[in-house]
Amino acid sequence: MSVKVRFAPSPTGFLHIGSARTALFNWLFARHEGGQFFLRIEDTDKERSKQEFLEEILDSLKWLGFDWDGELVFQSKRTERYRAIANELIAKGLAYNEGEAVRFRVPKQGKVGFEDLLHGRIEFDLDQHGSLAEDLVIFKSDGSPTYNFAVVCDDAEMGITHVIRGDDHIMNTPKQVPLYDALGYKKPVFCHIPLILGEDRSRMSKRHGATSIREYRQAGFLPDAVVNYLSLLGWSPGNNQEIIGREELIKKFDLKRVLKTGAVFNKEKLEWLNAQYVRQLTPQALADLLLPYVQAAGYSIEGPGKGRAWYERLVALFQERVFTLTQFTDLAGFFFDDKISIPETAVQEVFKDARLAETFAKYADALQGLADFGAPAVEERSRALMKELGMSGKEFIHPCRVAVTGKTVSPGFFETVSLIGKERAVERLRAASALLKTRTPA
RNA sequence: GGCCCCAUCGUCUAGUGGUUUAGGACAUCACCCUCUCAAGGUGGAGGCACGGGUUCGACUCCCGUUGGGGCUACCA
Repeated sequence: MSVKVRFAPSPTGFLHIGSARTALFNWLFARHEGGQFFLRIEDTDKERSKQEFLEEILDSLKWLGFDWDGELVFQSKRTERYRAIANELIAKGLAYNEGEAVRFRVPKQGKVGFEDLLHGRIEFDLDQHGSLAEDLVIFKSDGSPTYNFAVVCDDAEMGITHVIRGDDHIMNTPKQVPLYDALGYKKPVFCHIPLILGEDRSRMSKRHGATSIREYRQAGFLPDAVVNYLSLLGWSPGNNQEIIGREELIKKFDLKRVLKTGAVFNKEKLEWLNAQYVRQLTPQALADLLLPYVQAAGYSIEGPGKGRAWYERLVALFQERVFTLTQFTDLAGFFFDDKISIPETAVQEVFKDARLAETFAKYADALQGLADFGAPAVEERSRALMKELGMSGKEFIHPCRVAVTGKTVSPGFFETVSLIGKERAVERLRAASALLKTRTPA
């Protein structure tokens, strides 16, 4: 029998990082086994369920690349079916009405237990556990089914073979097991996976920072990196491999290797992993991914001395310097700007020598005379000038960098000058020269 | 409170009785490279929660303690 699993989100919020990990393990397991991965929308809570959340969740799942099989199953559309099943139970004397609500008779003593794929046998002593020995409400007075009832009906009727869910559901399972038996359903394999934790080791929530997939998407993370990182939370391939692509993940994923301990979410490692994926991209692909961010920042890749080829060269320069997509415009903004302003602190610290005004002017002239403005030509001419002026690389480059970029840090200086272009580089050098002259009257 | 789950460096993890002076990764520190920042290279510091067993031998098996977490709804 082929494997059938499901991911069952409630459209009451954005896709949580922990839910995404649960979805991932279900998806990886299904794909690894050549089985099916279904999506069921648990929207029985009419008050809290929102269409926008549903769309958001589906969007996030698609972005992560978790393709699902078949049609979406909406619990809100199955009320009649749940009602019919409840009536069967009533007819058999296994459930009864209590006002408008329906309760399912549960054993009041003895033990209820189940086999968990990860934890082994988990058993509950009904004498010791009050809430389990109370007849379970399966229909609420408002006419809607309860969570535990709908879940059992659906999992059974959808033919789910493996219920893979967070271990916060462990206490729900003993409520569901008697239902399977009463309904004559075959029980699925249960597998309760550990939760994703915040720094303080409590379940990851808002107060720990960004918790939704959408936030990580907006923050410039790559879906492959997020998937890779999430897969490493509570699972590992067994060797020391950390960078594992999607296909390889499917190939290597083994539910039985999932750990039982909760894992603390570590954003630094996610960032590192994201950087690895950013570097694997071709400059062209990265340039495409970055374009929306460039535009959002109000920059254009068109204009004098710019264009697509220029833009790709620029992107290549930052490919090893950005962790997330959003960092690009922060770091590379000065390449797009027509005018730059030099921070006072940089002026104070780097423009100490009054002779720099002269240096900038000479450098501007030298660059002005260049026909070829490629990085090698710029470097050759620049080094010639340094020699001429008797300046070392450091003495020359640092001040010039500030003059040309307005920053104390940048990619390699000659590449930077080359990409800023002759016109703007010369202009900025002259401006810096003028600024220095007004600052340091001889 | 009751019930349940869990326990290897700060964090993610490898480790399934001897192959371990416990390996890797992120972070951190130092050094190298170097025009800055990254990247890269080299090296360092850092862990089996504790106590009992079992065994010739325990990080690995059992029990207890401690610690952490989860659940205790006519929410999902």
